[in-house]
Amino acid sequence: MDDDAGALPSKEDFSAWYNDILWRAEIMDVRYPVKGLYVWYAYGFAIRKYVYQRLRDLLDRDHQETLFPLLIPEQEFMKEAEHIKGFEDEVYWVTHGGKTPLDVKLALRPTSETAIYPMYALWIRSHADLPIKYYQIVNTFRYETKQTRPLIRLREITSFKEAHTVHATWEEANEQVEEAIRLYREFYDGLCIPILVSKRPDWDKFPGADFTIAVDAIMPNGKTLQIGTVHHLGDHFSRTFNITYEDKNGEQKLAQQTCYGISERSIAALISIHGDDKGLIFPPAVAALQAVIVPIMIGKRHEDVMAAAQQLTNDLTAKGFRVKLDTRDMRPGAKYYWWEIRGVPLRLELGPRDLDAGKVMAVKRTGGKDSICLATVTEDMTRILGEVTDALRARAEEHTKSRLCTINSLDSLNTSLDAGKVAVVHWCRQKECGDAIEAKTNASILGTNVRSQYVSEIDGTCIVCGKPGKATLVGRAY
RNA sequence: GGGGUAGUAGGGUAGCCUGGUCCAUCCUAGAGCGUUUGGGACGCUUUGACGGCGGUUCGAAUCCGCCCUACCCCA
Repeated sequence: MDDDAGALPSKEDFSAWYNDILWRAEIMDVRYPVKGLYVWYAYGFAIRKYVYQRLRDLLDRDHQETLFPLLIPEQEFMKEAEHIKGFEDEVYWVTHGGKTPLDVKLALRPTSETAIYPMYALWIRSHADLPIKYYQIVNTFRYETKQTRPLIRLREITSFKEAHTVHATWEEANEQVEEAIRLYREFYDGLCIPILVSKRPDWDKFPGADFTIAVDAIMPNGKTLQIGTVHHLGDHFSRTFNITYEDKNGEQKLAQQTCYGISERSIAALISIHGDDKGLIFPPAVAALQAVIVPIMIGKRHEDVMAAAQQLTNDLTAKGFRVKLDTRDMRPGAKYYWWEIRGVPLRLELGPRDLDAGKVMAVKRTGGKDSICLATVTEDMTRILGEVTDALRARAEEHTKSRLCTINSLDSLNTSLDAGKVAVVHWCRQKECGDAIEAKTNASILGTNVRSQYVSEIDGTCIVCGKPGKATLVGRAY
C-alpha cells in the first residue's frame, strides 16, 4: 500500500475529500469494474466489524439473528402491490441456470420482506408464538439509476442489517417502533453521531408501510444522509402473506409487523462526520486500532527502546486494548502521518528520553499531548481514550447545531438551504403545501414530528398556508 | 432522467490537436542492498502503464465507432 505524501483535499471540498480518504485510509477500493460495487479493504472491514458488533450486541438483547436466502421467487416478490411498485425498477433478476432459462425468475433481494414473510406465515400459529423479533445482516441488490457513491448509494449494499418483527396488535408493533428508535439512538450515540429523527411524509414512506420513521445525519457539506429507517408495516404484508395467529379466544387474527434497517451508510457518516483535514478520526469504541505505538530509535538505544515498546504493547493488549507496535523502517514522522490519515485515535511515542524518565508520550488525534507514566499507562489509556470520545461527540454536536436553522418564510428557506443548512419549518402536512416547499427550494421534506434535542419549537403555523403545523425538516438529501 | 468532462505503471501526470524518432515523460509508491530514525530520510540498483472491443492506416497512446468505468453540473 502506498503512502502518498501529497496533501489530502481540504474537508471544505467534501466530495473530493471523501473520494480521496476512502482509498488513502484504506476503507474502500472503488476500482472494482462494476458500477456501484466496491471492495472493502481489510482495514475498512475491521471498522465495519467493530461497528456491526455493537449493532449485534444491541439487538441481541431481545432479537435473534437469522439468515434467509438471497434469491426470491418472482411470484412471492410480486404479491404485495405497493411494495412491487416501490422496487420493480431496481430489481436484478436471475433468469438462467447455466444456459437453461428458469421457469420461475428469481429476484436478488432488494430487501427481504418477501423472502422472510412466507416463512413467518408457516412459523406463526398462535399468540404464544408472538412477538417474533429476528434480524439478519446481509447484502442486498438495487439497480440504482442515480449516481452511485461508495458506502452511500450502492448497487450491492453489503452490510444491510434488517430486523423484522411480528406482533399481535398494532399498538404493540408501534411500541416496537419506539423501541427500535431507542436502539438506533443508542447505536449512533455510541458512534458519536448526532441524529435527527422524524416521520417521513406519506409520499416518501417505505412501499407497503403504514408509516416510516427516519434517522438522518447532517454531513459536512450540509446534505443529509438517511442512516436508518423504522417502518410500521401494519397488516399490509400479513394480509398478503397470510400471517395469522389464533388469539386467546380462538379467533384467527392478522399479525402486525415492523421492520427497521441500518446499512453501511452508518460507516459513511462515521467517517465523514469525524474526519478532518488530516484524515479520519475513529471513536475508540469502533477504531480498528485504538492506539499505535511508535518507537523512536536513535543510535545505540535501538534494543532498549524496542524491548520497552514491545513490553508496553503486550501490557496494553493484555488489558484488552487494540494496539499495534509499528516496527517498520520508516521515519517516525512518516508513521505519524500514516496513522493520522487512518484515524487511529491515540499515538504513543516511546523514545530514549521517555524511557529514561519512565514515561510515554500520548498524542490524541483530536489534539493535545500528555506525557504519562509507564507504570500507570493502562489506567491512563482509559481516561485519554474517553477524552477523545468526548471531544468527537462535542465536535459532532457542534457541527449539527451549526447546520440547523429555524425558518419562518419560504423566501429565506432557499437562502438557508443554499448556505448548506438544514431547515426546521412548520408545515401543515397537506400535500399541496409540501409540494410548494419542495418545488420552491429544490430540496426535500425529510420529515415531520421531528424529535431532536436540537429542535424545540414543535408547533407553529405552516410556512405556506398559515394553518397550524408541526416542526418539519427540509434539506438537500444524498 | 438530461447534459458535460475524462480514462496512460499501485496513485498522480507529460505526450494526443498536427499518426512514425514513444521498446512512452516526470513525481510518488513497490522490491533489493547500505547508511539512517523525537513530524513525511538519503544513496545505488531495479519492477511496473496507453480502460475494452472493433474500424481507418504501410504504421494508432494519438483519428473514428460502440461498450465499460469514473467524476462534475442540472432535473
